Amino acid sequence: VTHSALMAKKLESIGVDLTGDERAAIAAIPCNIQHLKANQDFVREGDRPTRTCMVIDGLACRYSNGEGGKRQIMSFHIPGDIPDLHSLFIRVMDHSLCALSDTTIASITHKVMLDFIDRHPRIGRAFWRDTLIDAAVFREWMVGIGRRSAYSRIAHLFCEMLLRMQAVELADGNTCSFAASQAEIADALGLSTVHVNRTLQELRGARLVAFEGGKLNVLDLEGLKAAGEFDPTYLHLDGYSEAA
Amino acid sequence: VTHSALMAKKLESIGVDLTGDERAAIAAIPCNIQHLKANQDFVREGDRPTRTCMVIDGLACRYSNGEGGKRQIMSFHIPGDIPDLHSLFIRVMDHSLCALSDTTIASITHKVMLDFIDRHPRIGRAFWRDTLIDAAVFREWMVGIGRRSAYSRIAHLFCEMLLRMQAVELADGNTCSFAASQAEIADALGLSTVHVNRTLQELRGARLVAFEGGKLNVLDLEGLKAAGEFDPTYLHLDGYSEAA
DNA sequence: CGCCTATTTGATCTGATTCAAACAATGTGG
DNA sequence: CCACATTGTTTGAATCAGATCAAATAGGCG
Repeated sequence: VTHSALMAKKLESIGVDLTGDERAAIAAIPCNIQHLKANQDFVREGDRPTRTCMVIDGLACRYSNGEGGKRQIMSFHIPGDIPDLHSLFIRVMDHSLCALSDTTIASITHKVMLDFIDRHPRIGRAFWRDTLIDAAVFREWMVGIGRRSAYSRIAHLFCEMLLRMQAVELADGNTCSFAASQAEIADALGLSTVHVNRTLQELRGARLVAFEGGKLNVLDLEGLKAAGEFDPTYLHLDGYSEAA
Repeated sequence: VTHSALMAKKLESIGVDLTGDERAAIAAIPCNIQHLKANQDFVREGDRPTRTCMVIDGLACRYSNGEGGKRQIMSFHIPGDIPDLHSLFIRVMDHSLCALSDTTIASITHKVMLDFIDRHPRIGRAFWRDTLIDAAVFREWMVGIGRRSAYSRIAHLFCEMLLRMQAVELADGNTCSFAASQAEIADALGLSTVHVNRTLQELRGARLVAFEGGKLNVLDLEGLKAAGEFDPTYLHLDGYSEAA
């Protein structure tokens, strides 16, 4: 998959359909490809990026370091995601971005992006929509961390990752790649590694998921959704037509 | 304060400076004023709003109801905030908005907003920036709920509310209105009412804040910031100039 | 006054953390 | 091809921050 086909697929996955012209315009965006090793930061808290990145392959995360060595992962990013799109209008990064496995990213200069948005306002709005969906995901994670049990939180995360991977056609049925370690899941859900481990065993015991070797295999999606109180509305994967 | 002056002030508070023309254009936006009683929802989960609202006076919040009667408040909204700006591009609300005290809001139709954004792309970008800052606040709350102690979380929230109120010139020194009950603070921070009450007593005991009768009075801002591990960067209140 | 809502206190319980150590898997250099 | 370092997973035991349950107190207001 080329980076432009991926971007088109991503935009379609959030309900934007593109004209042939728009597709061609996306294909013409100049970008740099970069290969990252696992655990490599590609944007750091405090940076003032001049480029914006799309994940092409692999898995990335957004995190911030609280005092006392406590890391909070705020989102996972799969191919098609543009995790620092916001840097177009928020100059200073208030968090870092890191590759969790070996990952490929494509970066586009802000100047190119801003020009592109000016010339293609419909796609500009789609990008805006994309950042708004990111925000919806943050809110959902807040609810999870604030109000759900560990069991529920992990189930919810697995549902989210599977659905997002399916939306960009990177899942194979109910199986998809999810190369996060238990420690990383713990950092994402506000739990300790030990507790994630034990809770994962419960989920396995309940025959809801298999999660091993960076592969997520959802054995019982309905059961997992129920366990995670998962309602996919917040992902806003369905189409939208602009208000008249 | 008129609604248009408030919107201008809000945009300036996030580092956008407006030309006279832009100011006039804002003043010409037609809107409806609505008075809400305490505890009145003005947008509900599942709605597909055709208008977007700005808080003029009072205090509102964004919340969602988890299973088992657990409410999670995801943000508080003070005058100048436009809590459902995202509904322009995300049709279905995945949460509700509610007035916490008697509150006045101004609403603008989506059509008017979209036309306005088309005609004033610079302000359109400022609105985009505003939604991005909201997202930054969600992320910060995630860190708080996931990784900080109750003591820290409450201190952090108080710092945030004071700084935001100061930014729109609604604070009187280190004192401002914050008409949330202890139960509402609990719902916002993922704590129980009982624990918020006890922790509040600790903060009082440490002579950091007085919080009573809907008034927040920060006695020792530096101490409170330290207690809350508060770094205001995420509010992005400083100016930004567009990338070249 | 009597009603309703918010705050406060006390006592008990528990989900999750922490500390510590074993175990498994993978990779690296000699 | 093995010794060993490294990173991730698993188990056990002790502890704690914060939840829960229950009830008292304090305001505000029609």
